[in-house]
Amino acid sequence: MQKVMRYPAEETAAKHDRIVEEASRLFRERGFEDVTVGEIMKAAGLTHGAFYAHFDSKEALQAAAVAHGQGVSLDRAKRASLSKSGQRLYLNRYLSLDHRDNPGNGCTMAALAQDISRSTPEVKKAMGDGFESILSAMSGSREDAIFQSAARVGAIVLARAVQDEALSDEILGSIRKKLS
Amino acid sequence: MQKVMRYPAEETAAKHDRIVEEASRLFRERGFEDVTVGEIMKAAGLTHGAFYAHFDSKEALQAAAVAHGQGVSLDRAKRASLSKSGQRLYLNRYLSLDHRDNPGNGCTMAALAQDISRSTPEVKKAMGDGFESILSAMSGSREDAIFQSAARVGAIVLARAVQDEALSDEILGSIRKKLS
DNA sequence: TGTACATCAGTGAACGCGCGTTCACTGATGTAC
DNA sequence: TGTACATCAGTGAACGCGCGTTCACTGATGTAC
Repeated sequence: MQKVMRYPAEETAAKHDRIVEEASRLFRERGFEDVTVGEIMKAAGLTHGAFYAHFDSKEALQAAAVAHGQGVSLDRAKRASLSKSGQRLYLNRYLSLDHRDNPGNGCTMAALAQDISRSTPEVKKAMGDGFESILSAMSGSREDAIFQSAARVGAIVLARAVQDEALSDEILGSIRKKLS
Repeated sequence: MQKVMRYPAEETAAKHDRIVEEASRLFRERGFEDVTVGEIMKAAGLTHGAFYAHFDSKEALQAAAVAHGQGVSLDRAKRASLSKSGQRLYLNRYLSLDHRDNPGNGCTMAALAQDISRSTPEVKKAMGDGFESILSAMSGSREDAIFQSAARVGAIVLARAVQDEALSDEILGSIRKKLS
């Protein structure tokens, strides 16, 4: 049942990737529900009708977008784990105002964990598998890695949810100090 | 401009409270977007049309629901802070499977922080004000209280978002151990 | 090599549905005199 | 005290809109022979 590619296979694959990348970014910025299929396709340079040539449903795209986002995070975690200074830099970036204010380019777990927990088993699996890989890439004991992750994610999640900017900054600063 | 209450004031206030309580519970269970105004009113024993005699909009209810949820959390935090054993019990309850599996009766921040961060300034203010009160009620330094909060919230958020139950349990166990 | 046909990503109009919100109406209660 | 009127929480039908998804069609490409 080899699928015949009338359009060049590499271009189709590139479009597929672009859809996933744009979806991943937009979902992280505004959540699964506030981003429409049409908006994602437009960002990928296509019309909304073509979406279903690439994915079965919006939920299937959520799973692919989460897997992609976790892959990006894994790459960053791997690079960070190479040296002590890398770890320090990674932590400071994670807990930075820039990360807080730009979820579209940031950690998928910190941006979408609650959306994911209300989504399909497939989406939660993509999240969990990604988290497992990230834990493996982190230095120190597994328990330490889990604790570090929870504290970091919690910090960004809380810092983004409060209205008062001074409090938001204080949250990030406190966790930075405690985890350093 | 005294508002004349044709219906007994206490009953109207009681209905208002019931709407807020049901909204708070349903929102925590399934998020702001997946819960409808009609569903909330039905849970409160009314029809959906009457909603606008109580609130200007669904967003206004979100703010009231978050404020209510944070109030409940504050009461719990206050009671917990009275003794060392109270603190231990509170922490174990917070990081329990029961809390993970029943967000409707649990921490508003752990259930809705990401929804809140995408909502109106009023909703984020209700969240931030509640968090400030909770921090004041917690024992130890403010920095410690913030760190504890972030680690706890992050733990529940991650534990709810992964598909694998063993991993989910492990997350809760690790944070419990580290924070004890 | 040339020609008829098959395939399928992509287009854009349309469908169906559910939601937040509005609105005409009801009926219980309070006010005016 | 009695009666006409005003108020407003509540009801349930309806509105308007946006969304995910479907579908007939297009046109570029590959296949058969």
